[in-house]
Amino acid sequence: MPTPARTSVEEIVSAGSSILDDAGLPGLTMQAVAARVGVRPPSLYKRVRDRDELLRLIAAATAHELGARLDAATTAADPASATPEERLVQLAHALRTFAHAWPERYRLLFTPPAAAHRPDPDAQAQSVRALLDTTARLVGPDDALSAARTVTAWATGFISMEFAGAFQLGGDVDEAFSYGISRIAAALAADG
Amino acid sequence: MPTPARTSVEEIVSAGSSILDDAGLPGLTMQAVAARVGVRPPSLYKRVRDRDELLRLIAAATAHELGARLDAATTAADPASATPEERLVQLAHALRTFAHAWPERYRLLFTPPAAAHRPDPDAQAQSVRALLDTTARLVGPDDALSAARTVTAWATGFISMEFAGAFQLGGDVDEAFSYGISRIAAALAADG
DNA sequence: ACCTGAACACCGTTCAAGT
DNA sequence: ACCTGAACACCGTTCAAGT
Repeated sequence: MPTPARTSVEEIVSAGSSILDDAGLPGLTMQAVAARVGVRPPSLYKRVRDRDELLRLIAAATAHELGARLDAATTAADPASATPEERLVQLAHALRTFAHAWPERYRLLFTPPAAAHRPDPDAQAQSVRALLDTTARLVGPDDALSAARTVTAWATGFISMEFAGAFQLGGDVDEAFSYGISRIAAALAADG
Repeated sequence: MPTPARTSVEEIVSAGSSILDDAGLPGLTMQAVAARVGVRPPSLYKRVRDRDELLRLIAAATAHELGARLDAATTAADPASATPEERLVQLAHALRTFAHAWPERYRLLFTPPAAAHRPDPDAQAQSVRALLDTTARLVGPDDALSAARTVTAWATGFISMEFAGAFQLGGDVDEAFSYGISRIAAALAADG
């Protein structure tokens, strides 16, 4: 006689994401997730293989969510008049805004604690599609990938330095970010 | 009647670094460290407050070691004839070489799992002094800090993308790194 | 003064037993 | 079919007792 399901993978991933936001990675325990969805810890193992898979699912969901926000950032407000260079700047700021709003989810996606926590390539690709579209218009299809990689490397490096507290020597961090992305966008545009 | 000390902070940090290299952060347990130095786990707490402090001490030692290597990279091989721009490229490659040789220690230093694991500013500064010297010659003292931050952001972002397996879409990664640092160095030089 | 066994409060995970 | 209590093998950390 089957007992009815009392939770789902979606609910578990959602609960895990919230706990990650609130308590960080050390606070994201299977027991905390189980308590949140109203079930005993062993029951979670009917839906996810282990904690690592849960982290991967949260990272994939984060990639999906971030992709949607980056899409919105490029299509919002006067899409026709924005140059590819302007869009690139908008994307970088949208990425940083996302990182500041959900730092723990962002870190899980861009600096996963171990290789086992990386989401599958499809989910990863979702989050950079808008960026690739923009760099393709800026430098052409052949250099679009390396241009996107340069921008991503700089932006994620900058944000991880922020999170690591590396900017204690002073200076306006917002201004430094705007300065940096403008320089890089201009350098890429000059080449395209 | 005092019993003789059977270990030291230095030995504990050294053992912890080796274990980190071999087994990663999850393998760096107080029990593993205790076994390595030939003592029972509770004895470690006479030398370090807790595991977080041990991580901080390992990060500080890593910063010191990296600083020495970056110094060596700039002073080696024809120091008189190297331009600041060339030195900047050498520094970036030396950083990446270090990261590839000791990925776990590098990650602990540049993408610490939590704020509590960040070493003190003095240790941090040690690792970027050679870079600041070089950017000061390249763009002048006023812009040296923001130039150094731009380079560090790009380089650490690039390397963390490597470690996260973000370069699966193909292309020569070594070439991409060389291309990127050359472009950035040239862009900074054009401004100085 | 340092070291240790024992203990405590946690973890992730498995599994037989319930419904 | 799903859920659960009990259990196991780990953790970090504390502390009283030894020398």
